[in-house]
Amino acid sequence: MLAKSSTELVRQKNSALVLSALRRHGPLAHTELSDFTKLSSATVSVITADLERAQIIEKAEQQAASGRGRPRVLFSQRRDCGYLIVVVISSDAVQYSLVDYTGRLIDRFTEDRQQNVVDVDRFVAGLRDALNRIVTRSQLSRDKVLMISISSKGLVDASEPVLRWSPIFGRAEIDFAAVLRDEWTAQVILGNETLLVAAALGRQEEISTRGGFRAMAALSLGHSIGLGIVRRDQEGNHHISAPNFGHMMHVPGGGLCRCGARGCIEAYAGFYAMLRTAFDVPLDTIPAKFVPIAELDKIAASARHGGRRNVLAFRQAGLALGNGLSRVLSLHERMPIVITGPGVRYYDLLIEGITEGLAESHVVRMEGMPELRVIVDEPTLVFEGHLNRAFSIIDNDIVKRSGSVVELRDRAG
Amino acid sequence: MLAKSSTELVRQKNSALVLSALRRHGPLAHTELSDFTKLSSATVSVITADLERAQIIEKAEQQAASGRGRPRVLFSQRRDCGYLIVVVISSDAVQYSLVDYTGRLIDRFTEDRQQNVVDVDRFVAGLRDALNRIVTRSQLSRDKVLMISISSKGLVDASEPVLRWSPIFGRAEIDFAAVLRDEWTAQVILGNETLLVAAALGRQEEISTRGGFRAMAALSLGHSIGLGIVRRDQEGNHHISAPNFGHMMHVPGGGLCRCGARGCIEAYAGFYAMLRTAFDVPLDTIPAKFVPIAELDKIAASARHGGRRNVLAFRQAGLALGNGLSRVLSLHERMPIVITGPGVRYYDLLIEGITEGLAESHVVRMEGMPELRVIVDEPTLVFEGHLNRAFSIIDNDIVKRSGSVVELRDRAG
DNA sequence: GATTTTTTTCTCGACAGTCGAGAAATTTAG
DNA sequence: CTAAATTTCTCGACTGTCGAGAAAAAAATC
Repeated sequence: MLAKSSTELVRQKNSALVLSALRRHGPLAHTELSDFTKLSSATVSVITADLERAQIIEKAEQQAASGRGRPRVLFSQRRDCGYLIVVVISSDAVQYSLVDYTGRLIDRFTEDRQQNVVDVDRFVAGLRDALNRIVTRSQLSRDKVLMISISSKGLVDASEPVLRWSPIFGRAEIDFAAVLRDEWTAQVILGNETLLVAAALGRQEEISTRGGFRAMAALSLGHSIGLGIVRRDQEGNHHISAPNFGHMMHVPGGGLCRCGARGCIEAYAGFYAMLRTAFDVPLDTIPAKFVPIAELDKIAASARHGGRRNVLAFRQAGLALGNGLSRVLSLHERMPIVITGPGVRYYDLLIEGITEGLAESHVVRMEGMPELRVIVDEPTLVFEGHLNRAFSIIDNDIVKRSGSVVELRDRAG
Repeated sequence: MLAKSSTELVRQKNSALVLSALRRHGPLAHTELSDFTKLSSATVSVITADLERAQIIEKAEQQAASGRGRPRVLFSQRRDCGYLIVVVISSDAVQYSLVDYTGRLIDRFTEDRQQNVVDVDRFVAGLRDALNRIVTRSQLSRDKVLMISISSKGLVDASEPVLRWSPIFGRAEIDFAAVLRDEWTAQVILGNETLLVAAALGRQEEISTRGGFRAMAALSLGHSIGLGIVRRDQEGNHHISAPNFGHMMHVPGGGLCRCGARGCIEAYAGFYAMLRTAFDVPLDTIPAKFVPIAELDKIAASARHGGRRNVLAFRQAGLALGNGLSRVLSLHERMPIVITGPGVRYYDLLIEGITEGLAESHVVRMEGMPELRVIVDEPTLVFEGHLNRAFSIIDNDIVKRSGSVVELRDRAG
């Protein structure tokens, strides 16, 4: 059931509006805030005063007076309002980044992961260690870290920060909240990597089309296959989701997949699967844990010179992706598809199969081919997605708290 | 971007809360309204006074005083506040229902459709005619009809009341808003039939589990195959969608479907498809427009006595459904599936294939079999779904308008 | 250098909304 | 007839937004 509304909620929403304007556009003057948020000048005054008192924003230095009239005073987010740690887990390394409240990168390092180590306990110990390192190195107190945002490939619980299945750890679950609870007060969130790509793309598209988009999919090609979907509702909110696309059934009873099931899309379009097809290994061979990309580059080179078996490997991968995408479009609607990840270097070889796999379906016959775009730089999108998601949660929490803070002050005073 | 919030919006939301409590529970006293909505007694007084002035609710007769103390006075919706016309288009008939603001059925009749007539113009003429008839018969003025809610099988536009593709009219589109604009001021909405089933199930589940459900799917079996999904977000809002499941690709390049594509789920699990398999007709035969259900009953009877070819027909249909459902679950999450529609009479023959088709997939291996339920009475669910959807829109519009009405009154007075 | 113009920020009073507390209304129990 | 119980109504306090205009402060003008 819907919850009741009150004037407090109004204030919360409008405060969030002010914070999001600052996050989007950087330091803004009173007048600009009023313009962007459509709030009256008086309301902006009250809200900014509140946020300033709560040490969330501050008045910036006088900027060089540009025109005549009373010079503007800019409000900006306080860098030290709180910090975010971003943890990107990939198959060969884990990257740790420390970011201040304005989204500026303060510190970053990467730890290599042993390819063969899938020991969860050792991984967790390394994680704890690295998190400790990054705060001490920057001489930050632990409780200044508001959030730890983690991403991995694989299957993530919808509501809790629990990794259910991943290509790295298999079915060994990791509950990051439980693991970090004793050392950290920070909120811990976990997202599928491609979900974050979709989040970043959604924001980019929102800005470039000025709210004129409805939905968008991000397809990440690599050792495993990821899909993220971002949709925009009538009110302009973005809903992101990361379907378990890589392990959606492609062919019933088909090739053996790393996950143990048969016929998954990944078992045709993942790097190991393309290698398997190229070498004509039986489809029920247990797949390699990790495939050096140089191997695939060789196959691609051969395919580009007409090697039939190798052409077939990419074609079959493309077909699996195309068929899968057509099913996604059937279940949602026609939407642009952005293809990214290390696998895009083989886009020229995959595209034929993808197109063919899409073309056969009812949706595409009815509504036409979806727009396909290629974006090479996936890591940047992932990081952007982390910031988008984390700070939108953080800002929302802040406005919820800042109300009660004021209340406490009033009682004290 | 998000819109700003104001005290007016607070009033709107809380008024909607009061209206929805009345719709859900019937006539309620001041105290009960306050309990259900969690609004303070004072606020309930103001809101009910407003709604009463706007002629949307009224104080009911004194009920027989049950306990001691000042007797309760019940508020109830005014029946004559406005009316809804429900139009259910099915393959063999069109049903028209007139419903008052409280959801009570006032008038209903059914017009048979000629199986072979697929002339859109003639259909539209019949629609206009029937709509006129139902209001004149009840001696209502046209502008008292607030909404015309139409449902059909097939593909419906996400934002406008336009039928994009249907098993009846094929690719001949019908824009119901355009067709009815000149004669009716009422808002026109269109929904896929199974979408409405999902809407009804969502509300039922909300009540029975008291908000403890996350998602649910409705699968309708018949001449064509429909799927509706209802999901509940954190705030408790229901999001319903009707994926184009029947025409999702089952087998690339497979059996010819009514839609012209190949390998759709419907081309294996629709009534005509099962008939085709049973009679061992080639899969590229152009499918029959309509299959008498008696024909299928015969096949089912034979299958129940062990007729191999006929058992296969149902098994293949089940497999197509099971595989398709597994893909749906991959793209969303594990959720209970309610099976309904005329095809449930063959559930005993289909279930084996459905189960097998589901079992193979990654999701089901990971999270287990989804719960399957059978509900026989589909038409009732469809009608309930119409009422749910229509009145939730109507109530929301009313609270938006009632604010400005009050304003006008104030200026006049 | 004093005055005017321009632009921005701040402040005040009006108005809308919610809430808690208690008054008023009205029936039953004794 | 009075007291108790129960429900509805009303009042004052509080919070929130808004428009208008005052106050501030720099540039332009005389």
